[in-house]
Amino acid sequence: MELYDAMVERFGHQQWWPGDTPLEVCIGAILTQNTNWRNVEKAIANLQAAGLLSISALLATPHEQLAELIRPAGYFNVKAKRLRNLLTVIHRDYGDDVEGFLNRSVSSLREELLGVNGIGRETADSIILYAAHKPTFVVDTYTYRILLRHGLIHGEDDYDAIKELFESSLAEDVELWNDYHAQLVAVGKNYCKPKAKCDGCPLEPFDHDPLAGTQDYQ
DNA sequence: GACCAGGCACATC
DNA sequence: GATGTGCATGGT
Repeated sequence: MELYDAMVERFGHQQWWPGDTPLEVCIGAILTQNTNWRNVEKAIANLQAAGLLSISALLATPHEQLAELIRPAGYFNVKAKRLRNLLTVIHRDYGDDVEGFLNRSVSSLREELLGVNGIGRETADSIILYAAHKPTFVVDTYTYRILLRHGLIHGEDDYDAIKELFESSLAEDVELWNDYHAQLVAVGKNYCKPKAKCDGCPLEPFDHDPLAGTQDYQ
């Protein structure tokens, strides 16, 4: 996949995730579910300003107050619950020590994250790759849409199939996988909208179909 | 005003 | 197992 080289040439190395601490990455991973990152930044800034960027502080905050603070990120009631679900699991065994929670095998961490109500495959993989800095490939709607438009997958390929495609094709390299996903998001944000032409896309057209990718993967 | 944004759980057939 | 729906703000 020389896709990667074309993307790096266009966008430069991305240096993801845009979050200062592992806890912020975990919070951002939940808040950005189906949501523009700009809105997530506002919500995290609210938490920061309220002095709540620690697990025990967040857990001590009533639902209504937490929901109000993260309101800009949308879905604020469900996301307040989802944050609490994750933080409760971490706190139960590790207190405020997020890094302690993250420091284990990918399979163990992924299994526990997926057991949290409100954390699905993309959110779990984002936390593993960008907060724990461990090798797992993150797939999202941009990844799916880009690959579909370029004829590299077909409609029946689901999350795990796409994840496996990358993980089996690339050297196992946390920094590479980190930047690769970030590059795909950059392409998606700038050139791969659901119902728009892809003018200026840095990727070769392959079997380019600008109408593909309007439906989500399963 | 329509469309879109770095998903996920749950109900129903 | 496949499909549909609720959740919600804010930028373009």
